[in-house]
Amino acid sequence: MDERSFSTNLEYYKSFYYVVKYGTITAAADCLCLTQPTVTSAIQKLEEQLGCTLFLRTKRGMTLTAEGKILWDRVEPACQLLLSAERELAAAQKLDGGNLSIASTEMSFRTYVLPAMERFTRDHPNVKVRFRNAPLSDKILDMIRNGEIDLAILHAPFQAGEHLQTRLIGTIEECFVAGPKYAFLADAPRPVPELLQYPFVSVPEGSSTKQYVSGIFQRYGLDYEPEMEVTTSELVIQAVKHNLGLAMLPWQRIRKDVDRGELFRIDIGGPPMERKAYLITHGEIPLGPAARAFVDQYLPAPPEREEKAAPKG
Amino acid sequence: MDERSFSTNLEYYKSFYYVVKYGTITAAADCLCLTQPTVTSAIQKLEEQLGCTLFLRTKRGMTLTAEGKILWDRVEPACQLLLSAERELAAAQKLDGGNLSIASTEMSFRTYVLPAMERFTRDHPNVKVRFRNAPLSDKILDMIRNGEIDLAILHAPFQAGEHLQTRLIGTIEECFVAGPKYAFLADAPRPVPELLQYPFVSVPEGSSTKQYVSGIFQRYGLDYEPEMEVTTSELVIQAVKHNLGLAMLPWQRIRKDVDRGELFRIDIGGPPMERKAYLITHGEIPLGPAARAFVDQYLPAPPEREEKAAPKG
DNA sequence: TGGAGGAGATAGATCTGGTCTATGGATGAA
DNA sequence: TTCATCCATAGACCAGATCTATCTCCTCCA
Repeated sequence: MDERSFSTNLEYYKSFYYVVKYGTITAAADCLCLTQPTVTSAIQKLEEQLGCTLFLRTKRGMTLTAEGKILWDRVEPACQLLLSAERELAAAQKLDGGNLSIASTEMSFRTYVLPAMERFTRDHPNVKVRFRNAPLSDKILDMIRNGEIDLAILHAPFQAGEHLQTRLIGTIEECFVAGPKYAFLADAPRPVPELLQYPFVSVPEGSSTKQYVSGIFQRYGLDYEPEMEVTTSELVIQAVKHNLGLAMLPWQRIRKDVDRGELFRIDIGGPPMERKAYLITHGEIPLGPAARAFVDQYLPAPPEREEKAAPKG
Repeated sequence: MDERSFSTNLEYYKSFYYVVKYGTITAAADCLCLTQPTVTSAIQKLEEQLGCTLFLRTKRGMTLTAEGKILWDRVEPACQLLLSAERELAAAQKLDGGNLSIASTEMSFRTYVLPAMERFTRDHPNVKVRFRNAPLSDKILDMIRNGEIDLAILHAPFQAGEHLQTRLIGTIEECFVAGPKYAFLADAPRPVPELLQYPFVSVPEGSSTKQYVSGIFQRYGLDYEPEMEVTTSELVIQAVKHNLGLAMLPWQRIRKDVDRGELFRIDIGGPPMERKAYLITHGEIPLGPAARAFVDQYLPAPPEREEKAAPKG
């Protein structure tokens, strides 16, 4: 292209840097864990390659010539840059710095991300952890594909396309719930189609929770069209408590409300409705040290058998 | 001291720089005049020394990982700095840049420096030539000792102390001159003591010209105390023409005025009064390319036999 | 004034490690 | 399919980086 490559062996600048810094070849050699003749020869080679004298050899050390000063004015900041880069990468290795960016939907955040992040930031306060909340699984998957974030935790169902790696990290049980007005539904198991007679409260279209519920009704050939959409599950709970409709919510999340008699769990018979949560990473972009530590040490270990793609679980 | 030395072989950054710049190892290898496996191994070694993966190996080349980007943010400016340093030094070699600083007294400037500088700046317009005029030889010698200037041209007498190198570059003939009022002094040779009956015009105390004239009178046990002091020889000439006194001036300089009958040369018998001009450099600070070219190619070559210290010539 | 100490330069032997050639695998284009 | 391109690997080779030992020069100090 426009420019010819370097005309020097960059390794020599290491010697140059420390000879100027310490003023003598001997001291520079100590610092570099080399011997004095080695550094002497490096300086000579550098002078030869640049075609000019860089140092005055005085009785008590080395001082820069005019041309040496010109070089030093560039080499000193250059070496500082390189040293700082090495320091920064080393800090990231030791989790004494670096970044970690995570995304998840609200539900995964409460269940998995929040507790893990709490321990992680306590153990590694110098790692900058960035969390991005996004209601839609597709958006989050895109962020991973683009390399915007290191990892995500999502509940099924979602379409993990190519390149994405998933790891099962837990299961939650979902259930239908009602407020006091519809408490009678909790008296006995109800067939699923019956429930659609009542209004429903849901998180918005596109969220995996909405898709999950839709899936359940679709098995009976029914369309799930909730009367009310709110943005967070917290609001869903409030709406249900105020009898605005039924909803599906994680059992663990509403158990206390059920115990207190504020909410009522509707049994639909059959096995418990389980949804699986997955750690999702880009299969081809290697994780940085912070992300590696986070998934290895701060997330629940994968169960006995791993699963490859994201099932409808 | 505070910091441990580099943990990488700086030479590898050359490969890193061009791999990022061109996007493929193959292209970087071309640019570096190396083979592809060599660059591959350099990148591997660098990743190993830094303890992290810097590149994603994709189908159509190499793209940076997050950690690679961190490194690139530092390596790119560092390499720019080093490349610019190499370019600058190379330009100085070819006299297509760089600096040259010269000092002299007024008289040497007219006779030697000015014509040489004219040719030099014509041949090497990109070299920044800085000329510093100083009336006192001692000041100029100090500037050389301090490394403030590369070289100086002075007329004897002066005290070149240690470390300074002198080279004879020419001789001028001095003579006493008078204006019309004292034209009669030019009729026949005059003994030196007689001249002191008349007023004298001189450059200031401390200049080598003043010292030179003093020396002449001292040989007769006489004190030279000029009635009038002006700062430049141009003003001396004007003063003499206006009959304010006699003066000593370079013969070459006033010959035309004498021919025109505006000035009159006073003969004092004996051999012509010659003063030698010397190029002065610092014996231990090597000259830069510009200064070297200037003394070697643009100043009068030294006569057959060189002289060591500055004589009273 | 002689000797110790500390600076850098030099010579020569050693052997590391950078470099090359040859080859293989993966991918995308024709 | 075949070809072109790109990167990784293996193995051989040898330039050159490194070390030890020694020398010179200078300063400082007894």
